[in-house]
Amino acid sequence: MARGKIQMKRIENPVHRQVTFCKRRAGLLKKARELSVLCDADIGLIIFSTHGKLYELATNGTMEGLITRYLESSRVAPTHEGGPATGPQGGGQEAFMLKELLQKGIRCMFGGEMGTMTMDELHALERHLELWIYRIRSTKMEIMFQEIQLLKNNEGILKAANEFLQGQVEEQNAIFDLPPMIGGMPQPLTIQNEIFQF
Amino acid sequence: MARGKIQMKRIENPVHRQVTFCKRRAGLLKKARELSVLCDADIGLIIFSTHGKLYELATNGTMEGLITRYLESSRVAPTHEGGPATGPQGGGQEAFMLKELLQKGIRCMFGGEMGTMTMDELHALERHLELWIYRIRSTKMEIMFQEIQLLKNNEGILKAANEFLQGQVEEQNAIFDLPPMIGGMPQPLTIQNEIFQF
DNA sequence: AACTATTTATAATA
DNA sequence: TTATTATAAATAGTT
Repeated sequence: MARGKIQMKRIENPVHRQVTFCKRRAGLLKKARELSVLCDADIGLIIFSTHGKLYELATNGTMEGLITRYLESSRVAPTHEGGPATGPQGGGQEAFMLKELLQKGIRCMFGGEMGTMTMDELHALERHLELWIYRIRSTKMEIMFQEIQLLKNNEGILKAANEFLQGQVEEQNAIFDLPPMIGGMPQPLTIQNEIFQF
Repeated sequence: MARGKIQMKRIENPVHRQVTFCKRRAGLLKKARELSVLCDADIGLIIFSTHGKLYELATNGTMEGLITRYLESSRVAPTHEGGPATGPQGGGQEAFMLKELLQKGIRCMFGGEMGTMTMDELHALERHLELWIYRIRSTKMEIMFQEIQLLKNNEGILKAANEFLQGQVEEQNAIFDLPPMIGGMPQPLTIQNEIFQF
């Protein structure tokens, strides 16, 4: 911005690029803090340098808190760059677009129709898929919990059945005055406790 | 910056604040895009207005991807505002500091020693606790998976034991020429299948 | 949203 | 990284 304009493209000279990164990063962080203070906004800023080094800023709280809030806000409808989130409304249209996008994606990926998707379409598809992964994790947790409940219930039923049968065997042995059975179980009936309790 | 400086504090006039928010938000997003292009950096920017409206920018990919990368990067050692992440090294010292912090936090929260923690300490503690929650979710998943494996195994053992006992009962009935037992089971031995397969 | 007088940010350089 | 400085950009107040 000074001593001459610069082109809006990657700075090829590594030294220049590093210096510019350092200065503009500082400037960006400052601007973000100012916007937060002046306008009472919550701002999260994550910067990964070319070399993967992380710089971050979270005003009012932590980045993790902001991420949680972000994931809640953008859970329903992914938004475009810099734009306001469209919110929970328009779910029907969103679902329709997603369906179209997925069908096109499948044709593109597995049907040999390479290059038939635009960059925008690919970008949108990527966003949807990543949000899906987030939701899938929550759902997985819920399902695993139900599975555990069911298995525990089954375990109770089997144990009761087992006890009943054991009783029957012993009863018959007693009635017909047979010597008690020993070592006949294929596995011990005492079973390791659960790893944890809910 | 123009027509007079302004104080770096919340703008009280709501109209002025809204206008400034609009202008500076646009400026910040522009600066972020420029830094990304010029210096080949990956940048994520999340802005929540006072009213909770979300504005976002993710260069090179999606916000979700960036969040994942961020959570990976900052998994071990939380960092300070705007600073570079300290990375995986220094785990020992980090753990020691965390232990100190937790003990102080517990005393402060439950020991009646209110006001003995500085803002910085509270902030650091909050960050640690939130990262913990993230890690706990991963660990929970792993534990639930193991629990399910164990329960399935136990189910197999119980079923085998059951089958064996059932065989014994029938065998004895046959030997002593008794009429077959009917309706004696406390529960049916057929059990609902698993909800899902791994 | 558009206009400018100013303040800020920063490119080139050391 | 930091310091300097000429110049480009951003923006506060106003319309």
